[in-house]
Amino acid sequence: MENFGTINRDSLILELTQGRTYANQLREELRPTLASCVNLLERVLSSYDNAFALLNCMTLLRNGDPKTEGSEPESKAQVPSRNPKKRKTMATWSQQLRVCSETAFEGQLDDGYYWRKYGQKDILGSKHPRAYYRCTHRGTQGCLVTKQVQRTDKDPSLFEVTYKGKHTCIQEMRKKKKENLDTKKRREGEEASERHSGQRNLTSKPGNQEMPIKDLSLPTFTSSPTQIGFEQNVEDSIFRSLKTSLE
DNA sequence: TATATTTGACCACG
DNA sequence: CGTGGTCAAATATA
Repeated sequence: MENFGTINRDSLILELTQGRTYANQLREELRPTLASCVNLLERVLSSYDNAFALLNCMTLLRNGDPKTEGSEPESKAQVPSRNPKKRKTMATWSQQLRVCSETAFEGQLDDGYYWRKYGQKDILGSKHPRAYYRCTHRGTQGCLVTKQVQRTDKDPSLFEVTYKGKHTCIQEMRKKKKENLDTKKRREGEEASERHSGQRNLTSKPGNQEMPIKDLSLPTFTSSPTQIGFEQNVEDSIFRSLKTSLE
């Protein structure tokens, strides 16, 4: 946390806010004429959104404040009857991450940690399923963090990410896999008809094709190649300093 | 072979 | 009893 103590958070927010505002204005200017620029701007705006989300996350982590908007505080000290490892009083908080609709590469949802998906549920009243992830190092290091990811109803490019607990593990540095655009593009092209674009590892089981579009399944976050370098680097660096400063 | 995801079953809680 | 969260076998991927 000392790392960030040297940074004036308010100034950072101010700069980010300004940048985002300008980008918004520019987008509206360009929208009628230059679609490609708008697309690029969408990415820029995503970066701002994510930066704010990360900042938020950082603050919560530093303060150890499990404040959540909307969801209930986990203060009901209930004793787990079956599994002592869950339902502990764990800090939970959520953040929203925007992913550009057309370029919804999973890299943009990557938060720098290794996650393992262990479930997915359709949620009553929600159009999109909720995906459940736990830290990859649960078994080896006993790291109990989990997170849930769900696509927002109104804005399909917006994901709600809810974290439970804090990482107690040591995560090795992410290595940027160099999955080239061509591979990805090609795969998207092949699967574009049935499945949405931008997902890795959409396994096409033989008996799985039946459902045309139940929903876009959620991204897998586990080792995510970085598609958009300049954006991801920001997130990564923030999270790295986050990690080093918190642990 | 090892590791990750998918998916229906299972279970606790309200 | 319905719903959300987790488990675990089957399956996919590297």
